[in-house]
Amino acid sequence: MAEDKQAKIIAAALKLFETEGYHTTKVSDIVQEAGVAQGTFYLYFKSKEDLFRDITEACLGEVAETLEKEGTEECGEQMYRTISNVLRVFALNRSILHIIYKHGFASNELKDITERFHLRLMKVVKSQLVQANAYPGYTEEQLEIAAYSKIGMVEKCAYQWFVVKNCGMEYIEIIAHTLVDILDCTAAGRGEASM
Amino acid sequence: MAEDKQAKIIAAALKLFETEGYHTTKVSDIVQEAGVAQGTFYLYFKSKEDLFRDITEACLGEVAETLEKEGTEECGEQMYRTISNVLRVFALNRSILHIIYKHGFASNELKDITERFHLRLMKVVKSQLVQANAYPGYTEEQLEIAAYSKIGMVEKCAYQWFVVKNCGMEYIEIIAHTLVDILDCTAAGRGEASM
Amino acid sequence: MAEDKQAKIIAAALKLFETEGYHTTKVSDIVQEAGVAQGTFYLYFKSKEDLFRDITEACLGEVAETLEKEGTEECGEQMYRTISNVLRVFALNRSILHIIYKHGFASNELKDITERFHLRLMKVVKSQLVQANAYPGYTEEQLEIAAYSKIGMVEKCAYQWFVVKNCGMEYIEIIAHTLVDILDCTAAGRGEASM
Amino acid sequence: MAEDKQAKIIAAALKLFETEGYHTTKVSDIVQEAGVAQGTFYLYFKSKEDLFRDITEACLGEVAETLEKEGTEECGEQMYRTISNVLRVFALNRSILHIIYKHGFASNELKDITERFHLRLMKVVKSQLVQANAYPGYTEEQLEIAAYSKIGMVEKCAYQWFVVKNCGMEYIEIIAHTLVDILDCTAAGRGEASM
DNA sequence: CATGAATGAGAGTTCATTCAT
DNA sequence: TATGAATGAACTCTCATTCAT
Repeated sequence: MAEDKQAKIIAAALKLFETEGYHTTKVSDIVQEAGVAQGTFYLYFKSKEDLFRDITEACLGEVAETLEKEGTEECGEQMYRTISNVLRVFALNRSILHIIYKHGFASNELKDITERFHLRLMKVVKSQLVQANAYPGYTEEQLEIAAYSKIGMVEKCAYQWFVVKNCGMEYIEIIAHTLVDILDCTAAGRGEASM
Repeated sequence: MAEDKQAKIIAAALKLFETEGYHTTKVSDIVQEAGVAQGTFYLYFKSKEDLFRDITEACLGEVAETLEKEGTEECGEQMYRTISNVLRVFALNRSILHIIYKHGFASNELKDITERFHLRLMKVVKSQLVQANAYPGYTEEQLEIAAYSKIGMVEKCAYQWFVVKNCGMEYIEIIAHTLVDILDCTAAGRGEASM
Repeated sequence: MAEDKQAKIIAAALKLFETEGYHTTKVSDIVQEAGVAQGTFYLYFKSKEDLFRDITEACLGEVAETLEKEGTEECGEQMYRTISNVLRVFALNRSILHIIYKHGFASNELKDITERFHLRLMKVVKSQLVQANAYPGYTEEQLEIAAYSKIGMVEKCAYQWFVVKNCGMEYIEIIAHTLVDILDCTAAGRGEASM
Repeated sequence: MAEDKQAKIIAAALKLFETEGYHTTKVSDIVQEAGVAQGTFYLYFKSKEDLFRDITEACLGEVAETLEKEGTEECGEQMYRTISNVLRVFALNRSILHIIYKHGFASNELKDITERFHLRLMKVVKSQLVQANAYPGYTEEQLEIAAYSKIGMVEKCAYQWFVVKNCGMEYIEIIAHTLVDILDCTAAGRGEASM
């Protein structure tokens, strides 16, 4: 019962933050949607901002964890698998993607959380690039650029197709395939370029 | 004199929206920073949101216009020039980049504006890809994916280096160089891949 | 066990009302301090105000009763004994003195209680003055003035030394001695004055 | 006009704090009584507590200042004049006396203010006692006791007659006369007593 | 008797906007 | 055009009290 109400509040908030945005959503809206009393909200959350940060942190943490658990494999294959994995995770967590795009990565409320998330993501991607020896001869900074740019491309596509166009998981394949094709990740292409 | 006050208000708002964010910035803060009276604000702007949208639209319009004016040139070269051009434009307009990252691309206040902006950008990039015949055999949708992913990577890098790390224009070169290297844009690389 | 919980609540409330004040002290603070559940509070007290009034009335009743039991004796001696008795009672009950000074004699919650207490005190003092024939020729009103003023001086001193300065019972002597000296209570002094 | 609204708010608050008490009086009550809008309140006062403290400090400051300005004169006469002066000041400022008795000298909101006030008063009284050489041979502490006890008696009588019984200024004479009579301030009385 | 999760009325405060000067 | 005092709707958060277990 106790857990029940808290879960209801979180579900209601998630829905409203996504459709209406954080600032437009009143605590009274959340509790009404959750079917609990106004005071009940403050039994489980210190403040509206607290709930917002809790939700965001939990969702992003889940996303990051999933991605960190992915094993790194051989080059060409790995790139495709990694990208489609990230796309799938974002497709499944499109709500949080939507919320962040609605509220701002660097918003006063979420700044630190999304910064940590992006750093975590960047490190995962960079270490995969290093392990796969995808870009031999790159400086640390260049590897960081490569990592952030990959995050940027996947994120933007995920947002466009899964949130804006509201497409389903069947789009993962075509997007991942195209991204891999665009990226010069075959031994041939890169080998020649770096020679 | 009249123009003067309006300009002062815009400058003050731009500064505060960037450092404090839209919701945290009060109209009273803006007029104080601008050195005008509270009522003066409403001589030039219908509302706080109106000013915010005006500013955002004007800045993004400038960015888009600059990019649309770029001529499309030969392949390998063109990719580098386009990317560094976009990076330079973002470096020069880091304020609006910051504001949007702070406030959210899909925020209730800016949603339509940023959507139009991204569409405009996407079309420019796509038409460049088509003209350069960079990805022969791609469907319209794949070209869109290619375009959005390039926007995503450049945007994320621009945000990371010019806003978060607050780097100067000297970083344009290294970022553009790395992005070109990552993207499989040489005739050789793509030729083999599409064969 | 039952009595136990009630006593614990009263003790906790007494402590918190004294240190934090009535309005600042929440029912949740009281039950936490007492180590009982929130609901238990309402098994023993109708409301927070009810408890507050109960405590105050009981403490002040005890003080008044003690003073009423004092026998009246011969003049000079009696004055000293009465004053030192009152001082001792206040020193022992400094908590309630503190609470009332913190909350207000005429507060909405205590007004009637303190008024009754002061009336009771005044009557005791007045009757002592009458019995001792301390102020022959005084009208009823003058006797009342004499009584209230004595209450006022003892009360203020008790508050200053026992609550504000937190002095111990050893101060009773010096204060009582000084007060007696100030008051013109010797037969000689008064006799001459009234002649 | 500006001063006007602030004055209206202060007047309304003074009235309501006196009749209803600080905690019972809502900001909405004050602005309604003052005939201004809710927001106007915060144009002039940081918070409800701020207004309360402002009012109290101003009133008590006025009382203290008036008393400090009194010149010290010859013994017997001086005692009567001082006492009747204090009584008159309290009679004229019965509102603040009422408010403090209602809210508590040591309340969280006023503690520091009333403490400063009492200290100021005590010093005035003590220095008068010293100048008049009223109590030769008294230690500093005994002089303090004498001072506080006089404050206590006058204050209590002022409260009883001017606030509780709501008597007029014509009572100053009878009270002052009685208090002087009670206090052993004639050279004769004290001389004999201390011999 | 005892619990503590749930309640909901209500308070103080903020701030975008207006309008008389 | 410019001012800035005045407005009042709206919001978050508190906390005494209740009641099903």
